[in-house]
Amino acid sequence: MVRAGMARAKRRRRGRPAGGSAALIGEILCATLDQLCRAGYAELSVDAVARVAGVNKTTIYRRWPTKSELVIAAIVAAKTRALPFRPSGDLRRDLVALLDAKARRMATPRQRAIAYAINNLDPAVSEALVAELRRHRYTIPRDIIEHAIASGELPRDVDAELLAELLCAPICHRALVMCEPVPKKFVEQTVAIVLAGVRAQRRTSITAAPSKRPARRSSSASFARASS
Amino acid sequence: MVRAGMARAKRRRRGRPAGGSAALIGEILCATLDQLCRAGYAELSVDAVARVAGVNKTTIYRRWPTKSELVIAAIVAAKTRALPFRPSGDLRRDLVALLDAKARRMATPRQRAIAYAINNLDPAVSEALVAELRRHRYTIPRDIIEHAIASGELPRDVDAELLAELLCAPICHRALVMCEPVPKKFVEQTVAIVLAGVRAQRRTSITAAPSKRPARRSSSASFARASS
DNA sequence: TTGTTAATGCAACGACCGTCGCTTTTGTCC
DNA sequence: GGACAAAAGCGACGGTCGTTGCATTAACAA
Repeated sequence: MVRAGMARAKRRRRGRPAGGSAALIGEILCATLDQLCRAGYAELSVDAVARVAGVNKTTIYRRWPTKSELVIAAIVAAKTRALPFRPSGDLRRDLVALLDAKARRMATPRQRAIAYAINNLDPAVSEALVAELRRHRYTIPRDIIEHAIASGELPRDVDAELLAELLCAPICHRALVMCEPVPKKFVEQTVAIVLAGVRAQRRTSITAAPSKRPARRSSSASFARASS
Repeated sequence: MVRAGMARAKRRRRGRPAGGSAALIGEILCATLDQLCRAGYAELSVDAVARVAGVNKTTIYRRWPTKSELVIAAIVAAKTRALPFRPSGDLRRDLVALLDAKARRMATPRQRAIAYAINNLDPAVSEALVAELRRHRYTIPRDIIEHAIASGELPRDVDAELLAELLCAPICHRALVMCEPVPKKFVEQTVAIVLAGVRAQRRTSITAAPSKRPARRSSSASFARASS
């Protein structure tokens, strides 16, 4: 394997480190993410992480007993700080902007490596973390949607969680599962179709799937339209 | 690690196998898929595959030089035979049935292991294969959609590829990325909203994103509806 | 039948991985 | 300042991985 001079090999002095271990931990976790991007989870070796971080591998193994836990710690440390997003109030424009930003971030090698690695972690160890990471995925679009519902731009009986999922799924799917680029036009089309669908769907849902909710007729579109 | 008596250890005679190598190859690839389901790609060991298949590991390494190639061969061998699906002609019912079948198959440990493993294969080796596997994902729903377009049930200017992706993505996303169950109700809601959206979208798209296509007005819905 | 080739099993080897005992250095409490 | 604990580096050991040379058996061709 070609090691392109990435072994910084800044030898550290032996013994307890001056000034605490915080900086050292940071370098280890950073090196872990680096290696994750380069090699993927399967090929990631703790030895290589130690070399890059300029640390003895024993130090790593003492703190994180398994590769899985090390990677989890690195992911948590780099935990996807929320996108700095200020909604403008225009539903469609906000959704497009947010999803486009998500798509561009998901194309980052680091984010992609994180997403792939999650699938390979030891499930028993990572289950809670992974569930939490995933749960936070919909919070921002759901907020936008709920705001639109409150302001009357969307009907009252819209399922915000479902709508957020239908909006995010195509972007995540294209970027993570298909590993293909996500052009802005695709984001715009997705938002357009799904929004149009959720606005029109109540008019047709009566004939399709009997909803558990008492199909409450709201003001804006109370006429029925039988399709097909 | 607990090896629950899965080492069949049916010792094979040394030397060239009687009756050709086909059966032997089949057992190796089958054992590879088994191990992939049990341990995942990262933890899969060729030694274990050899043990389960009752074969010396040298035999495996000679035929597939790397773990990545072995797993690729196993995936290709088990290549997702197409779902036995007979369209009834009813667009919504066909889409729900097809996507529900896909969802149920994706929940299979074997299919899930395959999907996860694909993300970890050596990209240089697997790129072509993966692209091909992915490309076939949309063929069936696209056929259904194009049939509906031809029969007039969907407007002429619907983008079948995009629609197929918007339909499949939420199901794949829920099953593969979120690792959560895909109830039939979710499939029904997805189909209902996306279909309603693609039917209504032309009426709103004029005000939203200037399409490159010369927004051809078809017969069924030529009225415009401005939405906020 | 006999020699050649193909395909396997077997055993051993080097390299790497994760662990452990030990040493060395730093921080802290008295 | 000195004793003690904390935290790191160092080296060695057993286990696994991928590779290689050799023995063994089956298929095939003359």
